Amino acid sequence: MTHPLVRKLELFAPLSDEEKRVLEKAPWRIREYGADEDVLSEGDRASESTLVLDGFSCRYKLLPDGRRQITSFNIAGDFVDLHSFLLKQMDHGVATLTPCRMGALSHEVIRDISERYPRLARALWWDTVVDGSIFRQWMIGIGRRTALGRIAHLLCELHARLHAMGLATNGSYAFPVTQTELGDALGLSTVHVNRVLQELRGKGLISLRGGTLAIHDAPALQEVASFDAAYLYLHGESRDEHTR
Amino acid sequence: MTHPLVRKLELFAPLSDEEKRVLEKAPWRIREYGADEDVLSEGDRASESTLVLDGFSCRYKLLPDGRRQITSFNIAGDFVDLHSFLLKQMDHGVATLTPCRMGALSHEVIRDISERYPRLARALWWDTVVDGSIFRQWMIGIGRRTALGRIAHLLCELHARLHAMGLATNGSYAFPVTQTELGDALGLSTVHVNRVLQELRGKGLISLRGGTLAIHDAPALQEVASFDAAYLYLHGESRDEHTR
DNA sequence: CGAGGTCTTGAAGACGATCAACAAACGTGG
DNA sequence: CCACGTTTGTTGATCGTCTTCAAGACCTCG
Repeated sequence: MTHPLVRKLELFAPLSDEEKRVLEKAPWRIREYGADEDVLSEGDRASESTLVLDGFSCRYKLLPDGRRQITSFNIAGDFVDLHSFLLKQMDHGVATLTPCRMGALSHEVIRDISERYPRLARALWWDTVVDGSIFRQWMIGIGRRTALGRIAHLLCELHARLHAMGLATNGSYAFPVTQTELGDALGLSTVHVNRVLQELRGKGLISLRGGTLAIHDAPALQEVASFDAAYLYLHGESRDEHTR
Repeated sequence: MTHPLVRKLELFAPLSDEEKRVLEKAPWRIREYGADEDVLSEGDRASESTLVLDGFSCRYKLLPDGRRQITSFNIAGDFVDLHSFLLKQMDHGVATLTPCRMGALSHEVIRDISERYPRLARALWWDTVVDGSIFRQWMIGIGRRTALGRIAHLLCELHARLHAMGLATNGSYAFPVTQTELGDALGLSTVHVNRVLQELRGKGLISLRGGTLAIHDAPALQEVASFDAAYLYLHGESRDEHTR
């Protein structure tokens, strides 16, 4: 089975056998976490970057009054803090949503790889800029979209990302996110998330129970979300020859 | 006078004379824009990245119904689309707020520089990840902060960034942003922006007229914003030795 | 089987949106 | 330099989405 990071980075550009080997044979420090554990806290100084191998995790920021904003969900193949390679001090925390297997790679190794393999350096850079694109998309959701559109959009996004990693089948995927967590991600209260989910169910667009989400009417869901996957850069059209 | 990009990147790590020269002598394509002009539109395919040399610009995304979300303000030294080096297709537009002088550098040149000067490659990468950090901070603002805190926070952020580039004196800086634009950046209506600004003025925290913002009580403003500049990575504490 | 977390429902209230109109500022040309 | 038109800022009134508070049902897991 191919390494999640290899699969993820090949969304950007095909890797040579040597480049794949470099990533796979790198000295990953593997660690298992339970559900709802803190992986990294805001203010920590990182000396390695952590990749999700399996499970769901999230980045979050806390307000002084204890309110929380989840800034992203991370799935297999996602680095939770690749930026810590350059920004040592964490500006956000990272927590697991489900039990997770994580792999950590020291910044020394990342630096070494990125100097010896410029294409891998670019692929890693690419990973961080796609992160940024997703942040921009979330901003428009939180800032300008109605609650219904916001939730629908998130469900579309996760489907697209999980599908690209081979983790969704038939418009259905594991979605182990509580309604409170959803609210924290979308800037909504738990109560309101609950009501909007019921609305989506009532319209026959989705069903969600037991941590599994099923999209029943993808076109309609994308319509209420005004979802366009381009910002995820999951496909080759957005690539350029010289980066290969 | 030092090149805005050099000044900006040296916030990350000191550059050698050669590295500075490479940036300064690079084949920038200089172009002047008037106020409220489009620089780049969503969907464009970029073959160069554009840097603000002078003036104010912003990134924005449009919703199908015409509503707009501004995702960042860009000042001298900021690339508006360095990520387009890796993500050819623009996922957002770029527009000027004031007349601007911009410098564009072709992706070929960026690639060449980043392969020949790994430290410059890291500095450019750093620029994009700081971008991401700012996006995360905006998300918590839009998602979880009250309108008052949101506006206050933005004013603090711009002061910190402009100050780092030598563009603020005495807590005062050029702020040529209309209330409509402010609303589009913060996810608020123009009317509400107006009222909150009056509240900030009434409390004696700021004054704003003729496109100039003056912060009268920085500690109090930071208090209502719960502002902590760490996420901007403007100072050396967050650096690591091996990246120098 | 029990306990804690999660989901659901109802009611009341707040923050901010929208609509509408007017005042002030700006800049452009006569 | 003033007149005028357009953009920006200001104010009031009403409305709606979403929040908060509170309580009960459900479910999952030890």
